[in-house]
Amino acid sequence: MELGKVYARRLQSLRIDNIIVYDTDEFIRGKVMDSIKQIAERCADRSHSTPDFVAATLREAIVSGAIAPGSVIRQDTVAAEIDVSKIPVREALSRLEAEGLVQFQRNRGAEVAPVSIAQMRELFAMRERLECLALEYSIPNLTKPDFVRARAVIKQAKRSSDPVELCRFNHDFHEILYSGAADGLLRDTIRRLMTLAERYIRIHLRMTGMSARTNAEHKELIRLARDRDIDGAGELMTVHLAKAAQRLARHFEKQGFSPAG
Amino acid sequence: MELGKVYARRLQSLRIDNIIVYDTDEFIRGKVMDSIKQIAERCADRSHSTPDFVAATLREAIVSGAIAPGSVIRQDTVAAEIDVSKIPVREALSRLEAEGLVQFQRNRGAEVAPVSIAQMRELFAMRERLECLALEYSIPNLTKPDFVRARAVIKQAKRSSDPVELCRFNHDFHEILYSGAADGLLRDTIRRLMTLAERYIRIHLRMTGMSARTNAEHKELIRLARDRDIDGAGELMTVHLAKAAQRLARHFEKQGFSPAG
DNA sequence: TGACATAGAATAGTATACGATTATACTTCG
DNA sequence: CGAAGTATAATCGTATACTATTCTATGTCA
Repeated sequence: MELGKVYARRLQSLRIDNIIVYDTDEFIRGKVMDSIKQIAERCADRSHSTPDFVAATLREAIVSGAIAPGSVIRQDTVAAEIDVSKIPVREALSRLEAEGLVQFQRNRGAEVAPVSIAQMRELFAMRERLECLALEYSIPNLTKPDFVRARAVIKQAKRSSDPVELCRFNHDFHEILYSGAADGLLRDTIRRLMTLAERYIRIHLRMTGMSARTNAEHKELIRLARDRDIDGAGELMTVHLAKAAQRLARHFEKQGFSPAG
Repeated sequence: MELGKVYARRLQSLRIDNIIVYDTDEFIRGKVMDSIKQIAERCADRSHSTPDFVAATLREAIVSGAIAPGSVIRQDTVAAEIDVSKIPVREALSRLEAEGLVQFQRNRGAEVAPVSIAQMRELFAMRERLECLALEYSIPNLTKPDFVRARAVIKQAKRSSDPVELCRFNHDFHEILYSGAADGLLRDTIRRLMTLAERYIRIHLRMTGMSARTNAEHKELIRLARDRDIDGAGELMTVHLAKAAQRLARHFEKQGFSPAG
């Protein structure tokens, strides 16, 4: 399949500097579009607009690694596959570009944004700063039900081993933790960064699962939040994220930026 | 003109909570589209794609206040005015939505995002955190030519009194300061935040001009950067931005969220 | 044989056209 | 006279169709 060819050509350049290459087995076997169709069906929540739906589908496809970094997304192909015209596809791609998941090359279409250890570090550094800020805004306004929900999420995470699910629980947990802050620019930005981070986290989780320490840290975060200890929670969040970034970096460095599926 | 009517109707709701209302004289007189045409001519750098061009035009129109917060952007009108079809206009609006400058209401078009003191504070708090981080990345890599350029920008700012120009100089200054950092997610996010901040800064500058203290602080920032004093620069940046936010908040609170042109 | 030019195919980007939704003005009824 | 309902106009959203650009494969010349 064509996409496989494109990717095969890019494989070398992807190895050049600091780039992580996904497990491309499925990709090269040409199952990409099949999986996109499947993802589309899962995302087919018609409460949203068509571009929302397309964007959700492609976002999941990129984050999950179904479409490999560096590969080109053919607008016609996607449009045909999920049975819409090119216009909503283009709008979806526009959004994904703003989210940092794809990059348009003029008259040459949209490429899936590359992944790199450097970017991953940058990402987590930004999260440290912004999520501490979010804690400052949020903690004073958190209520009992929030803590209850957060603990429930942790429990679910303990029971699960599916990386996709675990990522969602991780998302949910952080989301609850910041739900005391107004839903504005800050939380939006954090969400965007978490989505980008997921591209790295999922690979790692697929290998190791969610560590017990992560769950312990999450629990401790709740305790500190409940005690309204903003400084303490901020410090723990900082090390929590720093450690996560460090773990990921070690993982990918050890793998030599090679297939990590 | 229709847009004027729309805005007139929204005027009351805009006053409800924490909202700053622009001077809408020109707007109500129906000069909006004229000014958009003018802005378009200024933005007509054909090195970019059509949606880029449209986005740049609308961005400037929104940031400058030519299109007031809360008003609805009619796709057909914009398309006709700058002589393109609706599709690139919609793509441009998609991007502006991602940037936080407009909000789509399904089947009702795109509204210019509201402005509020609360958002302004959030904005500057985020900038504090992220720009300090950028300083950490950048300062070790800054070179003599960077400092020279930064000083040149300050000199230009001293001579100018046009708020648009002053904002650009401010932009340029910060951009140079972070140019030692790789041009990735962090700098992109900062740029986005600076653009949003401009909506507030321009109004303020129109009243007061660039304060001498701002220029002094900029100079001091360069000195600290040259001495590779990351902590010092970070601290100064924090107070620099905090003070700016405080000035703006006082200004808009005094104005009682009323016209500030 | 290999670099370069050229024709054709594939694809991105945009305009036009149309169906669906929402706003507006008018009419009708209580 | 005001509220509700209906008809009409305006506008959004998307599919279709066309143009311009880029990619690819074939052929030509050094």
